[in-house]
Amino acid sequence: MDNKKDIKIVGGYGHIDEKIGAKFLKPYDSVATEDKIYTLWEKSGYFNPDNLPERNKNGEPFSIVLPPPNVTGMLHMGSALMLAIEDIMVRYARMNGKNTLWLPGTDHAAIATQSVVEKDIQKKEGKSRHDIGREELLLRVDAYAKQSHDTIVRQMKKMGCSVDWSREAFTLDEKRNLSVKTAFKKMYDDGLIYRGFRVVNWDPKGQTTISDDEIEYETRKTKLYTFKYSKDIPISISTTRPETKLGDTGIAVHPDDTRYAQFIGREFKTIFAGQEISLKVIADRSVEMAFGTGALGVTPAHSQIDWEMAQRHGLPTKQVINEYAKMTVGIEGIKDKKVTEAREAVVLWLKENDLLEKEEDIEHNISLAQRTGGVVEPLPKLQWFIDVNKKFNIKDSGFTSLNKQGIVSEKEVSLKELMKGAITSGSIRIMPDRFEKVYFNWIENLRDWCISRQIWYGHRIPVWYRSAATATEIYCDINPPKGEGWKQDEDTLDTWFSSGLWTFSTLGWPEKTIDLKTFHPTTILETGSDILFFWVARMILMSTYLLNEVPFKTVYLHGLVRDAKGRKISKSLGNNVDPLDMITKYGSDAVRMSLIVGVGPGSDSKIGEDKIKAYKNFANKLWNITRFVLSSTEYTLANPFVESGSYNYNSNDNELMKIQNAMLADITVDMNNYRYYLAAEKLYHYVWHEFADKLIEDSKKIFSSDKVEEIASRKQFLFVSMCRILRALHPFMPFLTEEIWSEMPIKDKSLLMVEKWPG
RNA sequence: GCGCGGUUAGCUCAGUUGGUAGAGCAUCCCCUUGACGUGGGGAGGGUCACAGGUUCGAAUCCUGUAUCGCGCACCA
Repeated sequence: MDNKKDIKIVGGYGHIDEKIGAKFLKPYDSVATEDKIYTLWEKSGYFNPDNLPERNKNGEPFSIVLPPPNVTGMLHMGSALMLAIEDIMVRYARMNGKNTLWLPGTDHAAIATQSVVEKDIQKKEGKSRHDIGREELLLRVDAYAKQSHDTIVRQMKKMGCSVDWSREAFTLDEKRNLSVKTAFKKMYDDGLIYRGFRVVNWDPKGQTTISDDEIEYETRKTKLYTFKYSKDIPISISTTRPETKLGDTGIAVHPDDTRYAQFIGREFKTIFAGQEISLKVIADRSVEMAFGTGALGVTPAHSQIDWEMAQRHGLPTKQVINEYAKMTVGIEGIKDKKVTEAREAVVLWLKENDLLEKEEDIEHNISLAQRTGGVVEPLPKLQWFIDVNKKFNIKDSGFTSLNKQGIVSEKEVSLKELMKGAITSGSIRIMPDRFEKVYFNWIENLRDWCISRQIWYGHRIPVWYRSAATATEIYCDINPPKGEGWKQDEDTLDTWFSSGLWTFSTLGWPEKTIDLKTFHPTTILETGSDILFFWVARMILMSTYLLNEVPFKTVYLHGLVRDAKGRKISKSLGNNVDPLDMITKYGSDAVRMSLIVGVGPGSDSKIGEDKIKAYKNFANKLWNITRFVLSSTEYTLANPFVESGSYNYNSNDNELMKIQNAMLADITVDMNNYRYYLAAEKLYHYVWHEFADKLIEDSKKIFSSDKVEEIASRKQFLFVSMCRILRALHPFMPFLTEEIWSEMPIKDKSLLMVEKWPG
């Protein structure tokens, strides 16, 4: 179809195809190029620091762990952004001669993965997990995880990720299981992990407990009911959940509230909606006098705060709701009904008995389980916790990162203090720094971390029980206890427990490996700002506690990738863009550039096809620039160019080289300060609007003149510039630049990925 | 309630230590130029959310307001 174009070129440059290869006669073909180049990289072995050139091996270590994608499916544009940023960091470090490791892996994502598989089985076979049993379910989940894993790996290769596949890890593989058990045992022995009976967040849909951080809040309109328990009880209370009142064991008022002072200490008995209740009036400072009637019904079994209040005042606990969010007591119409139904039934009962005094509309936050969307039901349960406030002796703390916090050997600290100190001491820098405040705020409000889950997919808790005549024996260790009658805890660990160990479990801990010594603390952690608490904070906790050193020196947080209209990517909106489709259509380099340019750390971004298309055009532009440069200079594969020689530019070209040097110095500063969004934009601008539009256009005039020296100077200039542009663009557009580099007639060149950065 | 962030050209956003406002896309006009029409040249378009203040000078620093978004807490 493009006959005319070909004839024109061949007419003007009969020598072009023999000189620079026929492929430059056609537009850049990303599909034909990218897989070929990735294979070339893999074969080179350079992804693995052990195989890097000497200059790297002797260089300063640079390490990043990949935030392990969940094996629940496939990557989306957000993951693509993460991969693009990290690959830029890693390639830049490698080109700067660092001993560079980017360690990949995947996350078993316990609840998320199991619930996907469970749903599938329910849909296709109509069976629950209990119908098929623990062993069979785990086999099914493993098969699913394996398949997801392969998809993820394929996608990462398409993105051009220069990760060391030989070190790939999985949060649930055998090595990581040993790390998990080792960590658990140490914390158990130090008394930081304990088993406790208390109100926890129960997800009736997922049939498991979840941590405070796994709750999402949704504001909904609801009714606030004000009523009396009975005609004989003189205090009215307000609640949004009348059904829980069947489990009340107290009425709390503020100690300074004169309205109720006379009742403090008294006990009332009545039958409430069929349930006998006994209410002791207590005075507690956590009660707000101004809210409602200033008195509240205390439900120790079904409210976190009430539980704590009950502890303070010795009130008994009475559970009236079960694991399926159904009532276990009450009159007909309440007992065995779901809480929502029971609520209406209780209100009806109140009306019938003329006890309801007021009904008002209020806005109210309801708690939803992040993974399943189930309404969280606080329930009293025996669970495992990590104590974040308990002081313990930190041993063997020879590390400067902890010393800087003023934490030294044999000093008493709590996990909270360790987490806080890692930042306040400057041992870890969070970017953008406004997230430091968010982090501190989270620590301030942090409660003990519930780590046991009633699901099957995950690390089994390394604790065994044996019932003896008088009491139950408990045994915690890496390996099961010897002897008869021991039974392992049925529960598994919160997935974030194993993720928290990621920076060092991947490097071989608890073994003292060379990798661990070389690459830990890791240089930088790059991840989404949405998992600052889940993951970043937990890694800091685990690393400072178990290794006495920070897990990383810098945290770089990226924001959310939204669609072209600025909406969140969600299944229900159907606005998910598959990075693979975009890569097929526009090329991996174009996708990477479009995700990077203009997106600073921590800020959300929008991605639309137009933007990706613009960078596909840029890729093609560079392709054609190459054609012009190669066909206009005399360098050939038979007569290669020595890039590093010194040249005699004329004064004009010398001036241009100075401008180029300034540009490169400028973006080098940007790169060193993680301003990839600026560096990429500046390079784009220089290549297109300076190098192509001005310098190449200008060259045409020079080449058609008879000024021999000027022509020679400009040819050198163009060629040297071309090489430097490829080097500088490589971290951003690795496939295209590597492909062009392979055609450059340069003496003694390596793969571009291990060439020097031009700054 | 506490805290954080955004508000700059029609759209998406830059603007790193305060010095007469920038880019890409879109719009309009011109151009078959020795690589590229996935191209080239040019033009229009902004009282930098608003109100004060500091300063010789503020998009940039300070105070307040509005508005959108986010986090945390409350959630009887």
